[in-house]
Amino acid sequence: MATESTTQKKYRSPDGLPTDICLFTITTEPRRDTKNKALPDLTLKVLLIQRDPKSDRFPGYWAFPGGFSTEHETIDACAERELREETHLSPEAVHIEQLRTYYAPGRDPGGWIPTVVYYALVNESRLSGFKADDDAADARLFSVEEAMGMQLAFDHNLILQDALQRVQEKMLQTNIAKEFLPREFTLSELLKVIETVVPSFQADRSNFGKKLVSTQARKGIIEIATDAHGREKYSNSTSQTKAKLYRFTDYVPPLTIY
Amino acid sequence: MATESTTQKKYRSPDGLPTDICLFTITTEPRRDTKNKALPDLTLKVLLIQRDPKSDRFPGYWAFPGGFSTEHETIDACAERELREETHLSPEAVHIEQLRTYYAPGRDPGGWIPTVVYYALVNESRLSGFKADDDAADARLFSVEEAMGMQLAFDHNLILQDALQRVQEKMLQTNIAKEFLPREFTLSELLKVIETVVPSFQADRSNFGKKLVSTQARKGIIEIATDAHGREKYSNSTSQTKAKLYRFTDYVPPLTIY
DNA sequence: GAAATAGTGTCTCTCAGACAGTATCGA
DNA sequence: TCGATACTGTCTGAGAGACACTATTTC
Repeated sequence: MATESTTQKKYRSPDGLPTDICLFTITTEPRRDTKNKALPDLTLKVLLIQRDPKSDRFPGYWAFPGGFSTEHETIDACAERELREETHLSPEAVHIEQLRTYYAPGRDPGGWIPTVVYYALVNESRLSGFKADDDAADARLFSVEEAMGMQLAFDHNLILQDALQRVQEKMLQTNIAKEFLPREFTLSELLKVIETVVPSFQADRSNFGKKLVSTQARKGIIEIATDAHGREKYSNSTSQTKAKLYRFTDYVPPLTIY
Repeated sequence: MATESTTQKKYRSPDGLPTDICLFTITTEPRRDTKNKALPDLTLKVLLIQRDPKSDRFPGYWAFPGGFSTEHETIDACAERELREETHLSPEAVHIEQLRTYYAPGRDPGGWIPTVVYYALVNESRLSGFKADDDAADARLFSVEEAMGMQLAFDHNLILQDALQRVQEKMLQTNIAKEFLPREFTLSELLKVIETVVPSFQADRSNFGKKLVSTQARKGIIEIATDAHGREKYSNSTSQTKAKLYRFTDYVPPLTIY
């Protein structure tokens, strides 16, 4: 590239460089199999937008939100801008990270259009405004399971797979679970979130608590929530029994196979 | 994007979409502090190319190899092609993965030119041909330490930092150490490679062996190398004592903080 | 014999995972 | 009282990390 790039004009250029955003959230639904106070059912969902039925490319198909980047913004800023435009969410409320860039001949019949894909995680509660606004519109949350069974526009099925896999990895290896939880949460809520994103993750609830709170290697990932007077805080909103509240710290332990 | 992309023509397009490749290798040098047979000194190196002194952008600066992608290849294929062109390495001999895409206004004075960056890992022995070819040319291996102290072209200092961090993560969490080792290696060699890439990783050699070979969670990452008759293989090329040879399997244990 | 590495053995403290059992509170 | 969750306790086998020790080969 060192030399070629000075003579760039002889190269054709892409017809645009959009960002697409794979936004995940977890929705809660009261359990239907019991009338007692109980942990709600959680579902991992992904935001899709229905394309214009009059479009010449994938009309009426569902696709990730996104849009073209410009010369005057960083590629990250473009993704944040698109996210804001589609969901009215401020970037501080959302965890957004670049996944990777996709291009293969023919991925977009409209021409040479790669896409820089981001994944975003957001708490259901922050989406409430958006949902009210656009309830009848062309934007909807689908369960990931359902979305994977649909035929999405472009190569978005492949992208969804990759994004899900990345989120599952990150869920187990970092503290991004906090993006799906209130600032203070119970251990059962945390465990439910993890299991919702990574169904294969199974843990004994009582050992889970001990491990996370008192184990040498993990100590400090979460801490007990306290009020202004230093007293421990409790919640009984998701169970009949009051449960200790915890919050995440910034500490993430190093992981190694060696 | 769903609707906008049908009207793409009103958007300006990037002036090109190159890939850049951050290629790492580990070079070995016999130790100078001893005359006995001993483990060689290892250094993590990165391949840089000196830009044309007559270029109008960063003339004479050192930069990652790379080049413009075309409409008719996947973005991964472009990276592999560039790697091959610059190093005469076949893609099978190299581990190459996409890092991420960079763009910020002004990153390339030549216009709106984002870059899709890949990192690559290759065994020193595979590079020997390349080194003979281009010894006096504008391509050189620099120690990562040295490269980080240089002023590189474009935003390549930032990219190098990100790439190094990614490689360090992957070194500890996956079996990419195998890219820097012969197919069969001793435990001391493996440990040396890990320490070279991640200097903060320190392990007791004798516990390291036990852990990796016999521990439940790690069993199966490496296996004892055997010859055609099923006999264990030994090497004494890096020490006076003969040492058991091992090889990596495809197994990588799952990692989680929970 | 000294240097350099390979590999074994041992000891202690910690931990993972299984499971039993008690507590709390609402319907 | 039953249902659902919270939390504590106990037990066992496995593991991590420190360190001493022996073996092997070359200079």
